[in-house]
Amino acid sequence: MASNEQRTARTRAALIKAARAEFAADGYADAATTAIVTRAGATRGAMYHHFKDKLALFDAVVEAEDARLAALIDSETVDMPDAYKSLMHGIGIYLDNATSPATRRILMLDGPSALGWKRWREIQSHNSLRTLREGLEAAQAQGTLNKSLSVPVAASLFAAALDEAVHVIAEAKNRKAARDDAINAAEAMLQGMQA
Amino acid sequence: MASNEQRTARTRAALIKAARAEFAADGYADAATTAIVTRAGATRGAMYHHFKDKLALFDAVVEAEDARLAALIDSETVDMPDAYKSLMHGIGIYLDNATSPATRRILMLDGPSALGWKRWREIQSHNSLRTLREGLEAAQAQGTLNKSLSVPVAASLFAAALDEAVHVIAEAKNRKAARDDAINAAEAMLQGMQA
DNA sequence: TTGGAAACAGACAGTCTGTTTGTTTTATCG
DNA sequence: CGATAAAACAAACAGACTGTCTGTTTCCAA
Repeated sequence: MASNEQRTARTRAALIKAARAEFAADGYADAATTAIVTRAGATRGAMYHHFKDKLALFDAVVEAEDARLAALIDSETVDMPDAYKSLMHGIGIYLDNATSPATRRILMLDGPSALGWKRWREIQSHNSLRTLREGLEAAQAQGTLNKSLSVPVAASLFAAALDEAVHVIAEAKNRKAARDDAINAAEAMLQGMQA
Repeated sequence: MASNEQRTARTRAALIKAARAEFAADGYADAATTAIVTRAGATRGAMYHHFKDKLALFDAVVEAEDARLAALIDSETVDMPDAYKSLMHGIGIYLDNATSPATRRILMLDGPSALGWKRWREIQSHNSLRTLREGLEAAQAQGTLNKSLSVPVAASLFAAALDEAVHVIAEAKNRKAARDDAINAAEAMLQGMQA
């Protein structure tokens, strides 16, 4: 009926989707593989056939989640010629779309802890962090960023500040006010990095 | 022989010290309570008498670790009248003393994931983050920090950037160069927040 | 000194992960 | 087309770990 390729694609997708929900609800450590496969309509046997272990499944979830954010930012800033404006716009997109409990829990809390900082940064480096790095590179090319700064390092530090902003906003009583405060602080930091 | 108070203090201290070592070596999730109590020369029964569960023990370890860093920063910046210089000095102290594998793993990777961002920030808010917040408040009072910025928010974002800097430095091939890059980026961010 | 509480010790039940063995479905080749 | 191999899936199993529960020892207060 269905080719092996199709079967694999379907099963993997179902597992990743179900895993995302369970990891978001209970956190990586407390999400049981039985709950994941039940939600996916699969079995633990199938899961361990497609993924080396629970961590490999989590890795795939993190990658998908960060790719989603990166694609969103890319699509929203694709035709903005002004690097600085594009950066600030991308930052707003990020803050507004990473604040969901699922994204916070999976990408920012459990990601570094479960995968290790190195692997976690590697994933981001191809996705959401890449968009920021490219933005800073463009700004440097346009002369609106200090040439003596190391862009990879500055991007990493700034990205961490944005992740923190996501937490601050998400936990704030007044989200709008917190968002304004965070944007102000982030923009101040960015201006400090200007030439 | 020993009073209950003394017994409790000794046992708790031994457990926290041993737990720090095991949590640092294997991470929170993979550190077995049996290994912790064995290292501490105690039993699981004693551990569960003094701590509600494994997480409560981890909470105590995180608190002790962050208090250690805060005390160090306080002692090194206590008699510096210039707020800005004091801030930069404190940042250097932090970067040089949080880079150890144990501190990185416990405080920065497993802390937020295991305790939750809220509780984790609460602990830091009384310790290492407090030193930074006080530094920024002093700078604002001396007029070297933009009055329109929310100090708590700015402190949080900047602290996250510093934590990221710790990871970047720790994983870099050339630590000295990475430290310079990080300090440059951090100082640029700080200058952007000046009035 | 004696009853009670705090500190400690060890056994036990329940849960979860990763492996292993077995079955079904798809692919390949004569 | 038929048979054999390989991939996909299923379920049972062993090992490990956490939190609880029961029992024992040490300290404190009356």
